[in-house]
Amino acid sequence: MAPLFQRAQLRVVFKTLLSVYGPQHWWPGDTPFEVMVGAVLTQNTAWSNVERAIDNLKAAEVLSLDCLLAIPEEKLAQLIRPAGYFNVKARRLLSLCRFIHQQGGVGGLMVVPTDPFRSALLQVHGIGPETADDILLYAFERPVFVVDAYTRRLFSRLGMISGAEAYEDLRREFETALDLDSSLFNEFHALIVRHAKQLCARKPRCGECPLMMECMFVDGSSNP
DNA sequence: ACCCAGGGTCATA
DNA sequence: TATGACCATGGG
Repeated sequence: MAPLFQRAQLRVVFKTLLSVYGPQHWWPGDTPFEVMVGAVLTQNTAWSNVERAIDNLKAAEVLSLDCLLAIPEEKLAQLIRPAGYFNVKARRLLSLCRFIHQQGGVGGLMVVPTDPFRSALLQVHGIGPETADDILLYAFERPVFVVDAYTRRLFSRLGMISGAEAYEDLRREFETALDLDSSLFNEFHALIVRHAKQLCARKPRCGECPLMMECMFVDGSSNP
């Protein structure tokens, strides 16, 4: 299949966002395990809510693999309540913890090659493609491009994608168009989120947008 | 008082 | 395969 866009277009977008916003130092988390937990908690949820949940887990001194495996699901659900969908996410977190345990802990996962690692993550209840890629990129520094709702909105407005492509198709497009570099993917995704929140929001502020010259979207059009 | 947020699962056609 | 209901809190 022909590529959706050229490397040059994508590099212009990255360089522009980086020069405007600067490095994002993104996805704080003291440990890979904490990043994995955050990846589940932030599903369809604002990060500010996730922070409260993480703080609760830390205050209760249960933010570790062994502790989470030991506490009852109901108790975990109450602790992560501020993150929303707390019953659903408690179950998902425990599924993830059981998986990590099976694999010999976080240290055991470190040595698993990216491809089988990703396939295994997708088998875990509650881990879909984006959460899997968040984990691979931000907890394990694997060169995987994360495609989220912000990515679809930004690049469909730019006119570089339709927005309706399947997740895997988009991920391949971005990974093919860029060098397989985890630092680059980390920074790029962070910048996309920053820009999509600040300017390319649901209700966009095109007047202030540094990408106006590259963009097909016009204020008031019927684009998503 | 809405509207929205860094998804994923499950049931249905 | 595709679409829709459902899950829930907190900030603007």
